[in-house]
Amino acid sequence: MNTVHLLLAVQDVKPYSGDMGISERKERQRAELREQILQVAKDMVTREGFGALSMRKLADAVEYAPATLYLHFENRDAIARELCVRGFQDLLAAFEPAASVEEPVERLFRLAEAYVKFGLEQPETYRLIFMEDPKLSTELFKDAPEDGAGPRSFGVLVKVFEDLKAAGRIAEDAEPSKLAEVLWAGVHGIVALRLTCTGFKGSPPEELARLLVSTMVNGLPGFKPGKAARKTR
Amino acid sequence: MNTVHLLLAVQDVKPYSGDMGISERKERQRAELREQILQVAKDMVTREGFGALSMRKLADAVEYAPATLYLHFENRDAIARELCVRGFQDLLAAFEPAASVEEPVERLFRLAEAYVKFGLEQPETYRLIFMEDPKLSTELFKDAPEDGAGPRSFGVLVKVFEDLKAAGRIAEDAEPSKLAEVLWAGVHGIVALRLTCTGFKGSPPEELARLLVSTMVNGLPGFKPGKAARKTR
DNA sequence: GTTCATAATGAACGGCGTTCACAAAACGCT
DNA sequence: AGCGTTTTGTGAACGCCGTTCATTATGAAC
Repeated sequence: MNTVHLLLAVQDVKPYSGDMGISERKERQRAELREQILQVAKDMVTREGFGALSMRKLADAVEYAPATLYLHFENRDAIARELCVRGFQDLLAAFEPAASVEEPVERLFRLAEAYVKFGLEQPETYRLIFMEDPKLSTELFKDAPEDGAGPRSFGVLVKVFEDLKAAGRIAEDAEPSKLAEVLWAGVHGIVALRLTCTGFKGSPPEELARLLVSTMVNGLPGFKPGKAARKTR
Repeated sequence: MNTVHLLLAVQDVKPYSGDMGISERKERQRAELREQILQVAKDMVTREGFGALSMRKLADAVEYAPATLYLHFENRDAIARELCVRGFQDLLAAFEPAASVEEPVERLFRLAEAYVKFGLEQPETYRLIFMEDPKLSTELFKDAPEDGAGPRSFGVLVKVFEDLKAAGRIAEDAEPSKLAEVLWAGVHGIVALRLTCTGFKGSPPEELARLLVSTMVNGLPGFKPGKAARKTR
């Protein structure tokens, strides 16, 4: 009975053991082509931007007919989504080393610096992830409980403020996740404005990132509240 | 002699005074059509986003042939640029009232609130201005000395910090324009992330805007510098 | 009524994403 | 070795798109 089960199970996949290697090879070749398509696509995006990525040019570059691409991806957006995920992993990779810095405030400076640096060095990748169609980035965050790249990188920021709180260095009622959101918005804004408003000649983004962190941590330099000052939050 | 001058001036435009009204009418009609095109285009962008704005659909909506649009605009980008300028004026209009608030810190809160509110209420307009092709927004800032909508609205932010400085409420060596840049980046980041990363469920943007301003002004709530604290620069 | 500039257009070009019927190749099996 | 089936690949088409240009209508000027 056990053997019968086994036999059936094997037949479900492949009848004879000797043929196992061949289907593995096909699967591997399939994966390799898929990989090649993605790499060429990534190159195109990096070089000319997402808007210049066309299925026809992409097919041409990998030397297949356009229709063949649809055997590996549902449509252009599916390719874009995959590039989005990988781009985000790159960002995370550039970002996370700074997460190991002990001192929380210093860590903040390093994280902000790394983030901005990535955005400026990989502008088209950054645009793809954060400035194109919302549909492309949704799966970075959606329904990903904890292991998704999105929540994970956000968690790095949150942890900074949690550490500060645990060390009793910020108020008990401070909300780490909200502070992290604000910081993220800040660095994103620095990068995004630089990438889009090229006409506006502002200060170097790295400098702005430092100023962002230092003001967020210490407040305006030498600030004295006036008489009619609003409550601090 | 005065009469001769006048006569020549009139001849420069049209030979006889009776014909004056007709060329004026033609010019007016031309301007009206141009205006109609822009308004329909703005509607389309507001409703379906810039990506859904096509010359053919636009021509259809104004009941002209597509080619006719090119008698009034160089190309699609020219229309987009004009919409960009007008969108920015709308932003400025929603933004500037808060500029008249006396107390600088309160003014900051109001400005940030108005900015974020505009971005959320006019998402497609905001995207067009700040999140599409850089080419569309360049002329908002480029070579505009002082009167351009871009520099003017930025100036509103700068003035807040200048006022604080003039009142002796922030350090002498504080740099208003850089602080303004950081604040702008912050509010832009809040709006932009909300518009793009729809998958990420964050806190209400208005709340983030308040938190951004309050941390930038007062620093982290209850912050105590550690032993290895970085210079405040 | 003829002349002439201007306004408007239809048709075309090249490019795009995507689909689908069909061909070619690879493979499983006897 | 050869047959049937499944996988892999493709050419051609559809319906969009922005843009151009030769051609036609319009209507003022004389």
